[in-house]
Amino acid sequence: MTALPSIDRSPAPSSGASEKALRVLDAALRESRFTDIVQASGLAKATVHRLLQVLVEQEYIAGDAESGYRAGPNLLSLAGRALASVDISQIAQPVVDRLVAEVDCTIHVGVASETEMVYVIRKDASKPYSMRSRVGLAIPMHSTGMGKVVLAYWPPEKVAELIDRVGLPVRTDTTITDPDALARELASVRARGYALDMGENEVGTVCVSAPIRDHTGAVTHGLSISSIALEHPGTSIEMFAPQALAAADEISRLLGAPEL
Amino acid sequence: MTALPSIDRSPAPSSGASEKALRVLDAALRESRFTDIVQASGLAKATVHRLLQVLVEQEYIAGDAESGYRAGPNLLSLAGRALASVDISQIAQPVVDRLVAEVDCTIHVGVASETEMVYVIRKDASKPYSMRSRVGLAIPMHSTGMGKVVLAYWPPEKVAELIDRVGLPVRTDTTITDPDALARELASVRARGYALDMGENEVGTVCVSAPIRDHTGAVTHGLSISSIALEHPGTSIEMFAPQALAAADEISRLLGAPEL
DNA sequence: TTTCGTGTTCCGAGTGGCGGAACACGGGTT
DNA sequence: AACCCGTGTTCCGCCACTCGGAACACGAAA
Repeated sequence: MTALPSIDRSPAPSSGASEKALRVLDAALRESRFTDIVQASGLAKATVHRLLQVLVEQEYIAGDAESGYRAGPNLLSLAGRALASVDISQIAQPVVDRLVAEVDCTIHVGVASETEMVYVIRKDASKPYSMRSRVGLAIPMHSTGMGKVVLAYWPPEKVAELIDRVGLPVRTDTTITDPDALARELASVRARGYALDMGENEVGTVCVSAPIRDHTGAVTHGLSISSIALEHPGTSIEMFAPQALAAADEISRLLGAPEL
Repeated sequence: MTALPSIDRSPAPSSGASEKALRVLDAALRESRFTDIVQASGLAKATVHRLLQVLVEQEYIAGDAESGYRAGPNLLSLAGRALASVDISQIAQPVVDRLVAEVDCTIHVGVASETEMVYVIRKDASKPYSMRSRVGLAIPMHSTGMGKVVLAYWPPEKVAELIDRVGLPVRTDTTITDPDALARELASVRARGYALDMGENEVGTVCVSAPIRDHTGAVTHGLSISSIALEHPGTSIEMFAPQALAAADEISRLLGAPEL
């Protein structure tokens, strides 16, 4: 009859003032009304009240009960420094190291610039094929898995503008050179969640690529697992898609990407 | 003979675990080595050690003693939300966009904290000069146009208190360092309605700055139009004062400032 | 008037924070 | 080898601080 006597819905016991303070800080940025902050933090009302006073006093939180709470100057300053100090290659390196041990293929991580992708990490498998890539190398967006995965999350007009500026240069005989074909390809990338490159940039080289999101949720980076074509007949590079997605999501999380 | 019995070199007494945790969090983003964090925070070594463990455990700080500490996923996520939730930036952004198209200079919008200004918006002109500023950067009040425009609307005793606390540090050889001179300058800012900075904060950089009022009518933000000195001989940055005032008033209005 | 939902304050109990001090460890110097 | 010095880590007893239930204050709605 009676249901569970008391449901402890709070995520963690969280004894310790510092933890609670962080919890309140976090909650105060999600909600602005006092009662909602209490709710979101899962702490006692009086506790939240006291900690909130400290945070306001320290100017990490601004506002008051009647006008609502929001981020304060010191938090903004802190936030600016935190985000400015983010170094992808440092953060992603351990994830890439684990991934390369798992799939034994060459891994790349790249950042999107205006018109192309630039490699920021390259990690070879135990038996490196001679791939003509290196950190700092710029590659086209339309003819690589990593580029397509970024383009897939660009607004269509930005893609159109890119085509307008640099065109769709041919790299191999499978390179996509038609804007409409590219649009269809990008739609399927969005649908799958990852991109494939079946020798469109370099003959004999294939890859699966997954999107990396930054703290705003924007796809600014890509991760790819590369191999030479038809290494094992009957298998496809696509079988590594789950691993690529998992690694990319992990890096996104480390970068502070919202939700999953 | 007897020296001072105990020198409290720490900026504030700071009793309370939450305050200390914030102090450590802040320090950890400035320094990466454990000992430097201890130094920067002004707290006891053991205390920093324990709080740092909590922060790492909560994923607000990443890294460890040997590889150095840096911002962790949860802090980045928090930082992203904090900066994104600053309603002033959302509200002011379109106004700033229009303004930059109009005057083709770098525009800043900043918020006042107790002792300094913190940039919340930076928007470059089409030909960006390399300005050493970024969102989240804290700048002095007495040596910047944006700071002076805010100080001008502070009660004199608050200004005196500020001088008392942080002084009037020299930034360039035109920086105002005399309290009386500052008082005269602030009076003329009030009279004109805008402030000028003729290289008082950074040599070769000039700006006009106008006050932004929040919903209570208090001047809590400033907007500035910056340029490099003597870009066009015979012209002055002051000629942009009307535009700065118009844009600042527009933002004030959007924030719900009383009367115009 | 009563009720509800806010936000605020109080205060006793006891626990978790505090930080000096001692320890561990590694890389230099003699 | 013996020493030192600068790292980071752990220990532990005292007591200040946190904790949170409960009571309170206030305004708006019923």
